Amino acid sequence: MARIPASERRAALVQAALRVVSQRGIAQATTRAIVAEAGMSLASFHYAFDSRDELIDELITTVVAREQEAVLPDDLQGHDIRDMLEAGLLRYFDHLRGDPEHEQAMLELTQYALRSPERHPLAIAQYDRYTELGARSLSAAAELAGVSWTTPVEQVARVLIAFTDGLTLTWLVTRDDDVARSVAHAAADALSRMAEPR
Amino acid sequence: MARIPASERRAALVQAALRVVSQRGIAQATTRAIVAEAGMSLASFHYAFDSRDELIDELITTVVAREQEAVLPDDLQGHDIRDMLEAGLLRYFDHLRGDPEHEQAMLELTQYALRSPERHPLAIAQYDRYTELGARSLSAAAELAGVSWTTPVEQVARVLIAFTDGLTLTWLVTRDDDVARSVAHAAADALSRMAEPR
DNA sequence: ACTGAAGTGGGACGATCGTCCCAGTCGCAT
DNA sequence: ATGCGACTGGGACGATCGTCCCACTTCAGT
Repeated sequence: MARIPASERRAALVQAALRVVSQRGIAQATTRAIVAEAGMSLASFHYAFDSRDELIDELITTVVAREQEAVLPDDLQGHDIRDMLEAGLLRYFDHLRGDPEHEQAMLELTQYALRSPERHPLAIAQYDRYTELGARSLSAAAELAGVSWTTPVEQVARVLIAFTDGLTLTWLVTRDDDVARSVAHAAADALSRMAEPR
Repeated sequence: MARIPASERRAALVQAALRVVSQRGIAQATTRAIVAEAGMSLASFHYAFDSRDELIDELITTVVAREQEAVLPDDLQGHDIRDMLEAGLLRYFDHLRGDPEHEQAMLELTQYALRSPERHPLAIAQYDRYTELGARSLSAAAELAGVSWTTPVEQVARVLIAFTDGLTLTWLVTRDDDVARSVAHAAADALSRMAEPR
């Protein structure tokens, strides 16, 4: 094994852990499975991290931080705010269909964090990040459509996140594209009514 | 330990397993934790069940089957279909607030079933059951409000389930009642537009 | 070239997991 | 009452888990 500084090893292990969680679930993301995925030895793991928990914490933190606007539209399209929202939701749905395992992994990490009091803040931060990204998109869309939100945009964003969560969970189980599109349509409908012409 | 026929022991173990999953998560629902919760010995477990997997499968199946209309309104209230839907969603929210661990357990069981191909059908069945219950409520509400669904009621029900899932997940993380109520309001808004006067 | 720190490898530890075995005990049909 | 099948208890099995230890190798600074 080549010699790699511990900092780089940490990043490589986090990436390997994400792949393992995506493919096999967090329950199967053992230290041995992760180092096998990363092509390292067990000792390298505990040289870079004090414990498996420390890696999982970093996994949640960094992966959410890097979630970026990958999910969000860079060019908003549509005639009015409703169309824009639906287009954005459908774009998210395409992202979901393209990499279902990744979103499933995100869901599992959230639930995992929810299970221990000291990790709960990580789940909160995860949702704050989602809300921030959502609010940014909602603001941009309102700007382009010439409307303003009648409810604080953070609140609208939280509703948006709830809708995308529901879409994700339902589709992951049923794999029913038509239902997912109906959800996107209905969600865009509801959200657009939280805005009014400027 | 009193002598109990295996069939009753199965039911008792399933109930104990549900409590353990609710309180500590499915990862902690080991055979030993379950029998401790049930006040039995390990041997009793494997006398009633061939394996832990068999119990988990039965847990998913029976708990979902018994989910009943506990969640759903027995008396629909509201002036129009929109009000009825919002009242129903708020009623579900009350149920969620009253027993968050139960809904969290349901979510975990779904995700657990999603992780192995042979268990995926259980998750599908779980959602079919939800859809059935939702469709029944939606039909009753439409009847009372004198409207009819412009989309097949099963499809509307699937959207409803997605919305409640999103509400559940978001609230479990943030515990923000206001956001949950906003979600209920917006969801009722969107769903009501899938109906038209008769 | 020498040295000390950084990084690596493999084997081992104790804990806990699901499962199994078997001697023992209870209750019911006869 | 007695025999037999249903049920129980406790201890044990091998597998796998997270973590640790220690001898070893490589590299940077001198």
